[in-house]
Amino acid sequence: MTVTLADVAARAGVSPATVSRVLNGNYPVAAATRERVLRAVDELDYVLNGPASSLAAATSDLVGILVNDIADPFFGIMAGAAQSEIGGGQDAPGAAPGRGGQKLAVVCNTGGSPERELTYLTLLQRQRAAAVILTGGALEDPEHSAAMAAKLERLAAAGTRVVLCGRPPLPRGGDVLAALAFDNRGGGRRLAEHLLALGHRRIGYVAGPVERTTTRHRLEGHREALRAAGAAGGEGGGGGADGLLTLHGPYTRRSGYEATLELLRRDPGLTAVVAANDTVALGACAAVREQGLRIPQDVSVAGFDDLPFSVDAVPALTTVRLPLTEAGARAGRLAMGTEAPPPGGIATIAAELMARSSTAPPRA
Amino acid sequence: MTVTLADVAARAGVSPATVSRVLNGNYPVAAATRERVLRAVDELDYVLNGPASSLAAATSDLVGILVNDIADPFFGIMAGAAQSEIGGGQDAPGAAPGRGGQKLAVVCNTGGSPERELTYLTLLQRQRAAAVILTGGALEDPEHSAAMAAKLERLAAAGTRVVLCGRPPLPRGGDVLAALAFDNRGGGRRLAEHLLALGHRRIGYVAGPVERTTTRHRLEGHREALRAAGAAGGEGGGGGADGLLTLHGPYTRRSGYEATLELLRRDPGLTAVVAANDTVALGACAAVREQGLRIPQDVSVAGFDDLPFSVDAVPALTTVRLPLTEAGARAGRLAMGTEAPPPGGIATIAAELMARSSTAPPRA
DNA sequence: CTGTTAGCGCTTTCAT
DNA sequence: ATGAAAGCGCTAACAG
Repeated sequence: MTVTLADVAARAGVSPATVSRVLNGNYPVAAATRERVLRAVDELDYVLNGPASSLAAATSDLVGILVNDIADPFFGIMAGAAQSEIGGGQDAPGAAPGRGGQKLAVVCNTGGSPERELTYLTLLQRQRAAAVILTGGALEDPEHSAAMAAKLERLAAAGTRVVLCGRPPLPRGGDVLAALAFDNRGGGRRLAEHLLALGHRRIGYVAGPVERTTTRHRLEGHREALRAAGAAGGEGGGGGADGLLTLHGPYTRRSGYEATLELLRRDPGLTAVVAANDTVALGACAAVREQGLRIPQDVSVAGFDDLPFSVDAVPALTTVRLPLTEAGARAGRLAMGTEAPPPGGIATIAAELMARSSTAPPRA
Repeated sequence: MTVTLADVAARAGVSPATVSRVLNGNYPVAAATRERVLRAVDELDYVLNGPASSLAAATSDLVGILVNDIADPFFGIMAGAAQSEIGGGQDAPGAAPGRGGQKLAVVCNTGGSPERELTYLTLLQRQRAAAVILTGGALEDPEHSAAMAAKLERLAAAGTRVVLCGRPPLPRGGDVLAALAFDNRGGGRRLAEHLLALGHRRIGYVAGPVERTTTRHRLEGHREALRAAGAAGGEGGGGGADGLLTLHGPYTRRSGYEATLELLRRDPGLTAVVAANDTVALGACAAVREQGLRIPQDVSVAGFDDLPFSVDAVPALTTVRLPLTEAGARAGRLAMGTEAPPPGGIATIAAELMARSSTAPPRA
């Protein structure tokens, strides 16, 4: 029913092996023969059987990119950048029709679910993926971390390149090729310092989901700065009143909105609100405004990530810029083996404060 | 080196066939035996060989979701929704470890490149994908359309379910299971009518990339309304002065910014700017403001899609809401075969005008 | 440069 | 309910 390699071989009057060779372009074949084979392929509308091919070769050209939330540009930008390095797109001229020498990147949306993360890893393992890129913050559950480390270990052992992008190295390693970690802590610190320098002392914090590395690191940086300045909120999650200034929630606009309303209710004297990321910050802005307060005159608001829309917010959002495109591209290159891993396998990527107009000195 | 089915069988003291059966859970197996097999699988850390399995079974549980731009939430939202319907995530309790009965959704980023679109389709075809979902506007190049239709035809013939989501039916059909098309034309028309009703007569239009169905349909709706009202810009792209009020560009913030600047330069009397989508609209807003003009008092601005951030823009963006989540979910169900295709295979999805504060009557 | 020959690891009748 | 055996379509030595 479906056309196979053998059919093409018959039609071209050569052996299956030869057809395979021209398709893979990794072996010398006479120009005339190749010509004939290619024509036969065309005439028969032949399509390589991926599973058969991968089975025989014991490899595949699939690269998986795991993201926590595909609807969030934070991940989309990294994934897109990685993918450009992996599946260039237009086959190089003269490339064999079988493969372009390139790999095929597919993105897998875990939705933040640990089960799904593992499920996708298993799928990729089954497919003998050439590489796997894990993006964004990791869950801090010890059990899950262990499962992940074990899985990655096995993946790596099977020859799959594993790279982390915007995610800190695993506690137990897991045999990862490279980890490109964002300096979330430093970014959080610098942002808080910026606010402190402006004169803020009562700063609300709408954190991300608990048990996420990203959440924790940003918050730690924030508290470090506050503590150093002796401002409210620096004492950590203990039992102090400080906990009242920090609320956790998902990385959504809505979370920012609701948490900010609550923060303002708890402490009407708040002069600034820092959000887990830009999306959350947008919600925070909406809440602040809805309370009849002006930004930044009455309340300063800041985000994190510097997503494209942040500069267009009104007022333009103060935030911390993460070089998502660069990081994604680099992860892609690492996955392709076209870039050497950083020394020690770990690179920290700087986070830059973008002071814009949503933050200003507090009202006197 | 790597653990195979046979190893598991040996360890469990059964035949490979039996192991396969418990893994696939599609065949009666004694509870005790299954138990033993499962334990062996666990102890050996066995992972099914995907290629081998797909080869033997001549099917795979892969579902591909093609998107034009993964960094754009427009696609992310649809893809995410589709994927939830496809790869539920947590396996149903009691499900066999081999497969959850569920399929695995992977998203493929074409970046708007026709070659890549075809490349991914070929990949999916090779993998014997269970289904393919194509999202967003299609390229209108006749040659590419033909190639696509042919490819989809073949995919469908091979048993792959093909569904279009937010994309109009192909000119030549291509044997698609179902097409969920957004009413872009109607949305464009209603948006223009809204502006006309407010009293606007000179309306600039920052369109999307040429040769995209989405671009064309939205623009056609817009012009229909203008023509009916005898306003400038309704005459179509001909040679008239109207063309001056329409500029094409990519779906980016920057395009909106630059095109709006140009539009304002060409016709300082413009009282409204309609953008191809919300992202472009954000850029347009920035440009308007930079010219020292107020929104909406001096110039009204409108977008399209109603992405989550639009309601938080300042002023809140008037736009046309597309039910991306619902459409994506429905596409996912169609791909899974858990929902019946619409009559005729085509469903038009309504686009709703969201009149907010970025549009108002023009200054007198 | 090209053909021959074995499998790759799994699924699936067909028996039992 | 389980086992035996015959491939699925391709690649990779190994000859020639």
